[in-house]
Amino acid sequence: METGGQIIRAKRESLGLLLRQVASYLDIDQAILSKIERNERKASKDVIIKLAEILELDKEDLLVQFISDRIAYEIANEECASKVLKAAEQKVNYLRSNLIKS
Amino acid sequence: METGGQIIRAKRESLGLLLRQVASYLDIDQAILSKIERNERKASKDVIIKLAEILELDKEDLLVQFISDRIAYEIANEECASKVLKAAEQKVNYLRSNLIKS
DNA sequence: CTTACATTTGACGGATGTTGTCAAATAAAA
DNA sequence: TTTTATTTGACAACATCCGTCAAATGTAAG
Repeated sequence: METGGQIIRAKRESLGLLLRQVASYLDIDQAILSKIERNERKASKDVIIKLAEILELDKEDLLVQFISDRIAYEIANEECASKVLKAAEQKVNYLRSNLIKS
Repeated sequence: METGGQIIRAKRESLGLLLRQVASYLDIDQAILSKIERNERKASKDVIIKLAEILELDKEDLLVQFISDRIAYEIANEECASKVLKAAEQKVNYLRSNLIKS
């Protein structure tokens, strides 16, 4: 089970890119990228998209990785985490069916 | 599809309790409770537990309602919301299986 | 052992968000 | 109208997040 950070670090190293190079492309400080790779900082949506571009990864897959990391971390300590996710899915479907109407 | 706020408002009114009375029991300002009921403010875990007590609701169910509200709202605008929740469930299971070891 | 380079760490100030408190405004009921 | 319940918005205190930077650490080559 890999985190978004682990995925981009592995891919960056396999491409032989330095933190400095990728951070420059993303227009962020290399310290921030270092922390994103080690899950110490959150990556913005823009940064995730650009990361997918430069690292030749699927954008949606990478977004799913980072967002699910965040959610899993938020509720991991809840006894009822599984129930929460099931309820959240129903609510998302409900919200989305209403968005279509508006 | 009801939100946590809608649930507690309906139950409070069916019990004939005033915002002032419930807020006093919760030891919070009635303005805050008013906003919690209309989903304008987040309820802390402590407040949710006490709400379940005074309103005679199941604590875990109410927690699930409020937490899933928050998560659904967070990702409702994401195209990949459903994928995110599935990935999050796998990660939660993984995290919890590791918590047992430690 | 140095030197050079890559990464990590921690501190800092600024922006942003959350919190509780309060009083005025509004709604609702008597 | 008068009273009571609820809602709203402003406010400061407080925490949290962000990017920047320099120093510290790790690492690999000479």
